[in-house]
Amino acid sequence: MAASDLNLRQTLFCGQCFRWEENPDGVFSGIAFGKKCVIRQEENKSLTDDPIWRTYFDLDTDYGFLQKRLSGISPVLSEAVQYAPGIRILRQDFWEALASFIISQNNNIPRIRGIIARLCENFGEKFNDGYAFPEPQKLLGLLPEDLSSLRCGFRARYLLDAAQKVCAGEIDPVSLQKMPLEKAKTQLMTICGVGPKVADCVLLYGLHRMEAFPMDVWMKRAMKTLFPGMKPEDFGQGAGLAQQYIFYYSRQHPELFLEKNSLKLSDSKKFCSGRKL
DNA sequence: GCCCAGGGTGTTT
DNA sequence: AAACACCATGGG
Repeated sequence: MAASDLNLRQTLFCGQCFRWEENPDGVFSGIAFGKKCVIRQEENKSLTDDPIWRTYFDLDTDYGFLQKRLSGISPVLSEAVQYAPGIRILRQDFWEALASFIISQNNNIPRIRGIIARLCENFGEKFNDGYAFPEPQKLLGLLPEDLSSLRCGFRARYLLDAAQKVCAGEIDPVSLQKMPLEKAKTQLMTICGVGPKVADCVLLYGLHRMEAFPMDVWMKRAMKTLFPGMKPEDFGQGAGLAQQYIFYYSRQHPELFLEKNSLKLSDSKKFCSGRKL
């Protein structure tokens, strides 16, 4: 029962992770916690048998209950839930989530995937036909130019600062897990290159803090158009999950925002310099 | 608070 | 061909 509602495509391509692939024959493959997974949607029930994947796909959480509660908040949210009921918030490795979302800033998904792939190929352990995500220790003592092969630009020094703080224990997932959300967020933001948005992503995807609500450009647009006047807190405990349904729904329905996009070119120009929407 | 740069890629005009 | 947009942030 637990795994039957897991949809691999919705879960693995809703923007929360960057290392999974779907082959044309419907086979999903990915690596997490140094282990490779190759699986088809029809076989997803077998994931409950392996503790690693049972945890990774959050199969012990009752999403039906959460969905029901969220759906009661607003008809639009109910529709977003119905659109992708098979989404689950993955329990990813903390460091992988931290590094990945530092890389993700002001960036597009194809390029994020490329940078992370090169990070693993260059610094991760090879096994079978893939590479593990490199431990932060692998980046210790390096200079930004040592990461030039990643072509991650200005994000290189951010990655190095994150690795240094994690290795030094200044950033510790175990203690972050116990802290109140805002305190953990403040703590994460002491890393150079981690602002409010990246911190919320790390809290949600790397520490499974379901209250965290990452606000990226798409979410700002979606909130304005679909939930005028509503704030993240209005979604309650499962705000992060609500965010994921809304994010996925919005990305799959860009036409909902076309009017806004073409409204003012001068406005979208301003986006890259910081403020918009 | 305001404004700009930083890097590269996919997408739109 | 050129401009735009991108799962933001740091620094002046």
